[in-house]
Amino acid sequence: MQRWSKLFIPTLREAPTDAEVASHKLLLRAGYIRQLGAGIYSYLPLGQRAINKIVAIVREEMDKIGQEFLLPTLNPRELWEESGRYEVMGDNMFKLKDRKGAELVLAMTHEEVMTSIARNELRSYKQLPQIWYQIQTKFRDEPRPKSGLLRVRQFLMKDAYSFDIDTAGLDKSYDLHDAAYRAIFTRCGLEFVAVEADSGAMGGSGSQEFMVYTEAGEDLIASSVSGYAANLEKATSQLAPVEDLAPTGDGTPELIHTPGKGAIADICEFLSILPSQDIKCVAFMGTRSAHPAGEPLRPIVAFLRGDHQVNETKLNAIAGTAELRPMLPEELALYIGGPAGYLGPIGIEQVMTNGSLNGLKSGKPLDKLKGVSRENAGEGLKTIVVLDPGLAGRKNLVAGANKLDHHFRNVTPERDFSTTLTADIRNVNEGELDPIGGQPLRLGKAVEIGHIFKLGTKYTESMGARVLDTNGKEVTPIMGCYGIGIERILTSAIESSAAKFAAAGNADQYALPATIAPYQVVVTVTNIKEANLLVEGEKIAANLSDASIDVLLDDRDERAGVKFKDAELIGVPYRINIGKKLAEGQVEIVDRLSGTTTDISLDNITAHLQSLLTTSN
RNA sequence: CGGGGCGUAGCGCAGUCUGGUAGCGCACCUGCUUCGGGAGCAGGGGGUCGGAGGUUCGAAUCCUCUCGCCCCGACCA
Repeated sequence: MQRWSKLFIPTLREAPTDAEVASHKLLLRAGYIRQLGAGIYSYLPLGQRAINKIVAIVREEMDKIGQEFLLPTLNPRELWEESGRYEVMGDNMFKLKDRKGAELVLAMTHEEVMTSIARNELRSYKQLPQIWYQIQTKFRDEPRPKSGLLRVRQFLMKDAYSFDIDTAGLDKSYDLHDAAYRAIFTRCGLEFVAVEADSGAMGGSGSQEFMVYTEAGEDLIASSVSGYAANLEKATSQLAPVEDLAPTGDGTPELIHTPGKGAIADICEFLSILPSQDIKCVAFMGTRSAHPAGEPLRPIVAFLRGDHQVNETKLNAIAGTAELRPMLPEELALYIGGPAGYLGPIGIEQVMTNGSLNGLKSGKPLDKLKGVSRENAGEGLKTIVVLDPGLAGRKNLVAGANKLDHHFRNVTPERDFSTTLTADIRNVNEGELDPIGGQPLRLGKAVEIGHIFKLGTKYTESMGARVLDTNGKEVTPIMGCYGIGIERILTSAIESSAAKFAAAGNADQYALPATIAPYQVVVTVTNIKEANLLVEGEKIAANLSDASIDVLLDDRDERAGVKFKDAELIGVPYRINIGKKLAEGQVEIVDRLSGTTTDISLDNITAHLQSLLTTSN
């Protein structure tokens, strides 16, 4: 049991103006944290207690599958040069020199250190598999720290690394982490989704991000109850069938006069058609990744359903480009042949072939690619034309005619125009059905709380870790890496809770799950000047404490209102009010998660609270 | 790194345009009253006005430089 009167819990009535997101404001107001610099925070006692509870849960679950290490943050520069990441990380890594002038870095993550231990110590398949983890401070010189504890330059991470003799072993280590992570986040009271992530160019065969929906998040994800979840850059959906228009005239493209109907909404109203029966044209100039100076911009034209939006990340991936900007009017005229508002697929000359596109994506120099130069123009390139699958197989669509104030009817893809390729380049929309279970998609911002990743041999290979297999042959162990952002568990719990309170009309309120709250219950003595209230409060708190419940006794000489507000501010999920009803042998138990208040007789308090704590976990 | 904003008491702010020697609310200390939803009254303590330089008889205020923080974007192993 701890007494509030003896503790340092500096709550604030108002949040500093610098705080924008809910968790940042509330963490400051509740006296959990204080800011020391951009992306640098001190944890005050309350914050440290919550962090410790989270760490304890993480440790307990991780100890079931692995072994805990503690690795140095101070790393020699050479170690990072061995893996090639000294260059790759660039300015994101803090760098310093010691008194002799030797160069050191502050570790952003620990693949290098773990791999160096592995290569020095692991010799045989008999020593595998290994799962090694640690819970430790990471340093990253973020270009823009923000949102309180959500993006910082120094933070706690649980990072784990697995070493296996083969991919079957890696699969098993990965699955163990998947299960452990689900157990950890569930115990922390988070509603999370596991998103299939891009395993990237590392040759990895699997990667999942664990996400919590919150407006403060930096990623956009789509998920459904059937278990489908994906980043918006990857998400797809089933499209409900669209009825095509009947052909007019002889069924071939028919030019119609549509003065002043450049916008999709206008043309749809004018012709009494649906946006899904119209072809939207979006035109970009793209630059390649590793863009050589002076390389010309690449024209990219996307066609998709009138009611769909382009996802530029998807389009970049398809086109082999890194950045897009809208085409200028003269570029529209050159590459498509029409004015904005009346752009369409018919009449585009110099469409790039799919084969050249592959060369482009693989990074071949332009002069090695066939058919990419536009001969007549002398400058500029063939146009990449991408058709979204939402238009594939459709017919009799309406499209711009590349002529001011004119459209075509009866436009049928592939029959009437050719494309470089057909590829998914659109954003999914809220409520569309997911591709695996056909359930409605939920779209929203989310924060990443964990990531598991089949890493492969990137580090064991480059840093020379080798073991002997059953045949006495030297092989390279296969690694997995697995991270959890400790503070993000706390912040996302607060964000989620605050959002629920806000939705119910209560601003600036939250309650933490009992498993990670700094205390499980606050015993509020409404008036310590009434001796019997204080005595009974102390007794109740002692009993709860004896029952292994983490209890904070509010024995301060403050008015009841102040104590209620403070107890709510610090996010403790349960409160016991010792007040007037004591005369009738009763106290109130306030359950902030459910918003209910119950009168309980003195001899039932501990049992009642225990049942609340059990069911809420 | 590009764009925008802000630095005045622990927190929230006014004062800056138009120079005259710093103020309000909350918090804090003392006393009295009050005592179940951030109390009332009275008295009190606390500020190199982010920093440096300059203009001026005089600078929180005007000028120059600089540091820091926040937001949007870029970036994010």
